[in-house]
Amino acid sequence: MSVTDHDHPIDPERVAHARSRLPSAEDVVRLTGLLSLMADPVRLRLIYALDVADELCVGDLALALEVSEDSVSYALRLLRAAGLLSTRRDGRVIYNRLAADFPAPLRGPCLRQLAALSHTTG
Amino acid sequence: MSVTDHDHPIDPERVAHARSRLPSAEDVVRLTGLLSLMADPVRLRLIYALDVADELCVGDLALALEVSEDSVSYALRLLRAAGLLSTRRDGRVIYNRLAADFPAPLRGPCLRQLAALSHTTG
DNA sequence: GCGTTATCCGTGCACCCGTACGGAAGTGAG
DNA sequence: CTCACTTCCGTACGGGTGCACGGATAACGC
Repeated sequence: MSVTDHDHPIDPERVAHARSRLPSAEDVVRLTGLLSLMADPVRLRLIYALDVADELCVGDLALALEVSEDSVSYALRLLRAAGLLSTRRDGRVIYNRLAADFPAPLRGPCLRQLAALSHTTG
Repeated sequence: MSVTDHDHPIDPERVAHARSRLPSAEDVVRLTGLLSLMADPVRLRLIYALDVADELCVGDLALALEVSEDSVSYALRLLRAAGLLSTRRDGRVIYNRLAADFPAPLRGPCLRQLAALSHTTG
């Protein structure tokens, strides 16, 4: 191996404790998936916008976020695939809004609080 | 242009409202940075482990997470660069723990709650 | 001082992801 | 029925990111 193998743990007790309380692989996949979805400027601001405006179509979203419609369309595609959005069709316009079961800790206000934390305490 | 330019907004009022309540570019950068950091299996589980065990060294962390030491070292490097960790040296062993100002909404328990939400309500 | 252990850092490679482009489907108006 | 409009989808390209490898640093014991 390239790196020393560290055969004997330094704190076996803590290692075992930490390992036993680690989340399941399934939860990790779910969480990283969700966080990856939020860790993008377009998608993050899109969530904010929908949280404020209830529902918006692709074109108006592009105007509000000041990005291309393609970018918004792609963002909506991913969020929809994750089941985070619900769509309503009115004629040729498709309105998007946050799904009813959208995780509350990921809604705009909570994230705003997080943003405040990261430059108030840090 | 390749895509219709959508010159006239369909809901100008909502667009303006959403745009005015959008977070600043600065906050978006900060938030996406933080979320990107969390959106990785190794780093996410590393946060969990440190939240549970208070402090651990690289080798023990690798044992607990069942990944290579290089992977842990790289994860620690990024988290440390973001100011999310504090280190304590005891002889040749360097113990890592979550920084005192580590954002509470990103600590283990809150994330666990988030994981629960995403398959309880969803 | 010397060897071993634990860890860090710089580099190169492969993979994933976001973006832009072109075409196509569905809807409403005349 | 034809045209204009809104939106979606498939594809190709560029950039960023995680990971593996090697060397280097610092500390303990003899």
